[in-house]
Amino acid sequence: MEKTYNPHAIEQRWYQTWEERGYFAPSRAGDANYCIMIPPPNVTGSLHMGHGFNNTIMDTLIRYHRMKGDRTLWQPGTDHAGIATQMVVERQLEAEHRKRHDLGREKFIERIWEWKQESGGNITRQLRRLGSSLDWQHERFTMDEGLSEAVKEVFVRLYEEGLIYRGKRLVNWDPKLHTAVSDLEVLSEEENGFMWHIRYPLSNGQGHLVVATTRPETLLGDCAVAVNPADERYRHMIGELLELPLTGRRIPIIADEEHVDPEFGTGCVKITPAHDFNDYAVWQRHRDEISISEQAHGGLINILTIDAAIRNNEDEEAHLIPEKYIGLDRYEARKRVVADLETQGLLLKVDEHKLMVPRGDRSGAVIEPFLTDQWYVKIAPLAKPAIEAVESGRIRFVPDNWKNTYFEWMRNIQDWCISRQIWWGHRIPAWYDDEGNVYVGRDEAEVRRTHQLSDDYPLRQDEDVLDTWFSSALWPFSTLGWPEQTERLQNFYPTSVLVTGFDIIFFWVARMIMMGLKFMDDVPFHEVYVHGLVRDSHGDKMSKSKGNVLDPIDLIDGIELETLLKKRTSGMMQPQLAKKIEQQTRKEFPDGIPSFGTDSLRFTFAALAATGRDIKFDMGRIEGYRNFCNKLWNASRYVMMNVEGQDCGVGPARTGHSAPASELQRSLADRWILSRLQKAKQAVADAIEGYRFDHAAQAIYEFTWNEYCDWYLELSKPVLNDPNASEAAKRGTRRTLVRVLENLLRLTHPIMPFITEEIWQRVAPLAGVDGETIMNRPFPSRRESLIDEAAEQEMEWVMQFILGIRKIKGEMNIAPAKQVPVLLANASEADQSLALRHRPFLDFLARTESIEVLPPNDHGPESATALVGEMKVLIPLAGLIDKDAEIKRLEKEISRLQGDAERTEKKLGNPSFVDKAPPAVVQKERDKLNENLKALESLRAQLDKIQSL
RNA sequence: AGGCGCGUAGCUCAGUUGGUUAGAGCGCUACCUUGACAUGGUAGAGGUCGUUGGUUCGACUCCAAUCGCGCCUACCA
Repeated sequence: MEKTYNPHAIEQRWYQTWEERGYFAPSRAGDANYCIMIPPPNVTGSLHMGHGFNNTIMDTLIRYHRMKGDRTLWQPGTDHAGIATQMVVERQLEAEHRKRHDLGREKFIERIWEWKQESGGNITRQLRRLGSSLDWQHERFTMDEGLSEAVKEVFVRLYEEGLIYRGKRLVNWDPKLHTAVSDLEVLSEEENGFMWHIRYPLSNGQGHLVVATTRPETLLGDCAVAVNPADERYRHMIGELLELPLTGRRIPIIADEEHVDPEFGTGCVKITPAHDFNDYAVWQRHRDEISISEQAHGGLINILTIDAAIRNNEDEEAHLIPEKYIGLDRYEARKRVVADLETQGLLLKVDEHKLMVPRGDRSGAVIEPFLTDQWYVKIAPLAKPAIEAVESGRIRFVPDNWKNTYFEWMRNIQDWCISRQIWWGHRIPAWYDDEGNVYVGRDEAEVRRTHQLSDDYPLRQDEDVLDTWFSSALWPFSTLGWPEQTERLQNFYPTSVLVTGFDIIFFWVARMIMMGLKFMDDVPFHEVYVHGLVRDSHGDKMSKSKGNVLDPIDLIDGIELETLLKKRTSGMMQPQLAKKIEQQTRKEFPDGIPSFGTDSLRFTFAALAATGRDIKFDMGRIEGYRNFCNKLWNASRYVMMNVEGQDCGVGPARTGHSAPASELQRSLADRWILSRLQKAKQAVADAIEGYRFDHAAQAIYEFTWNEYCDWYLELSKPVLNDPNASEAAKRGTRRTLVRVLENLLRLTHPIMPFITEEIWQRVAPLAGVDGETIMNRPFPSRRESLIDEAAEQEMEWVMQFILGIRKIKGEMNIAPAKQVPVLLANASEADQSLALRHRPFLDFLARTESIEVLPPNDHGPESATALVGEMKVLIPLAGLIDKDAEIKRLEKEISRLQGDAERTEKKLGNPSFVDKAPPAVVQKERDKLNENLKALESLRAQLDKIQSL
């Protein structure tokens, strides 16, 4: 084996082997089914830290269950990501100074497919680099044939049940992308703006009302002004008419209790029903009052084009919008409207005002409420069973509190607008004839058949496509073959767990639950593990514009500073930030990023995966875990060196041979490490089952480093190197060395697949273990027969002995290698026999020159002291040790013990503690005090002795 | 406005039904090229657990209030 762990040499090779040999496919046998659906990444996307984290967790679960013998499927696939992907290709066209309309629908879609072919493999290649053991044979894509069938099937069935309908409603309109978007795709942020106070004169010339608005240009579409019926100031005006400024129109004053807050602004609200959701609701409530005034369209006046410019109303009978504003962009129109109001003396004042501005999550454009025809899913009937599924515990959130977020949303859910005015996606399976009739069916032929329309009867398909999340919502069953009743569907639906970030609980999780219950009559998964966001080391969200994005592949492979700089500063939306990003990057990564390998990265993700918490990605951590890999690597190297070609009391694989007990002798250390291993196995399994990957990682780390390496490997040396040690003892130690390592590798494999496979291939034969790959070997389980409390206790004695001497050496500046003579005072029979039995361990790890037992009541010469239980371990001062230093050391130790003893005494002196605390707790305190007092007595005597010199 | 979460060593984080001297890694200090590993070893310094009250024999842990930070949902025109 190489001296230093080198991830690159092993990772690619093993992944290829695993995949080629078909290890990722579900096995035929298995008592239980275990299945996870990958949250499908954007087919043209690239891997980010969130994917890295998410997939590490899933792969750990999958590998763990596969090793446990479950029939395990991790379903791979990608999402067509309608708007996101279309935008990328539109940007490419833009570079050629073309628009999608220049190409036409068909050509444009072809172009997107081309782009998908070109970049589509990227994300899946990167998932492979992470070691993800996905069943690639069955990879799916949301727009592949089967999934498209599923989408149509669902649409048609929902339509037939009346759960999908078409209607003219106010939607969130993205004027840049020219499409409706759902509520979830709108992000509101507080921005600085103004509040304009505008005077609306009464038609009877008897005064005016003042309305306050943040959007004066929408005045052009006002149909009323609303006041609160309880507001004394305006009550007498209700029903009167107002002169709507700039338009020559008259609008009524209406009363609306629900919407108008008399305390806010002037207490008068202009109502613009076609451009504001609340106003639309007001309009619906007061339609009659509003249309009494003979307003065109009943007052529902759309003033904007799809680009959010002021619309031409030439097609209308009345010229509702004055000529001068027509064609102006909404913000230009705002300026003009404000200026004109000012000229006419109708603008009273302008206040600065903070307001929430809604923007499209993809385009960043300010969203307009806009009146259009759209398709909707009637959601309430679907939401009800989905709420119940979580209430009843059929679906469990981890951590539990996310269910509150889920309920909150599900109980206030609005109908889902599923049509999008874009081209990339599943075309809505609806056809129209020239009379405006709508026919819904799986395809045109079916529509003609069921509605008995002749082949030449003109029909055209709806131009719109479905929201991307519509197909994602079907993912847990569409990928398994639905609507066909396939074997995979039977085996793996419902799936076991969904692993995802909280950001898509509404977008995706809730919708999968609704669709799963509706079409499969069962939940899509039993558990939802919700993890946090991966942030940078300062806790900031990673984003291109901040220039703080880390690419998981760069952490795996490493990257030169210059390349990293180029990557972070090229193709930016705001090039002026490049300089700052360059500075930050140079400061944080002066030498670029070293290569850490996949296993280190995965272990880091696991170690940081505390539940319900975002993770700040700290380079120190990944470095530490890279070192851990190196530690494991070198420990294995040591084992190989000592075991290869030697007799380990292990027969060749499958022969079942192992040396008879008489030829095999286990040392204390052997029995101890085997016992500790059993506990580690339990801890790791419990942690993974409970989604505590941080605990799993920690248990592995501590066992490997602090027990196996720090103690056990060291303790194996005196046995293996002692020419006087029996062959049986050596055999026992070799066997333990290699067997524990082999177990440890399997224990670690779910988190770190590559390094464990690489080492296992060499170690397994020596451990007498058969198998082609570690992937399919059983996950280690606790063996009660190997738990040895006596050995653990005895080992504790040995460790205390060694630590005591090391401590004296460390604090006294005695070279660790310096061999010192040791005297034992107050040593019991047991102490003496332990010291004798484990002399080789003590000599080797504490570098003791000699160990001599003093007769009772002999306190020995002036010495430095360590306590092991009641026994005093003495290192004589003579020449070695500074008297004053030892006095100081003792005083420190005494004062610590004394403080402790006082605290305990006080506790025990408190009658209510003794009365009320459980007896076991009281006894524990008593024992502690006893021990303390004995130790104190012993140390004080020692101190007196040295002081009196 | 409502909901959720966080505040523990210089930094990143554990601390599972209240009972430890509050832990780990990184960083820091001193010493050590010992034959698995300097991506290492040994020893050590460092915390009034945001603040204030309360419950309790006992609070990092439970309750209340408060300060600071973050997120989500809905918004006042």
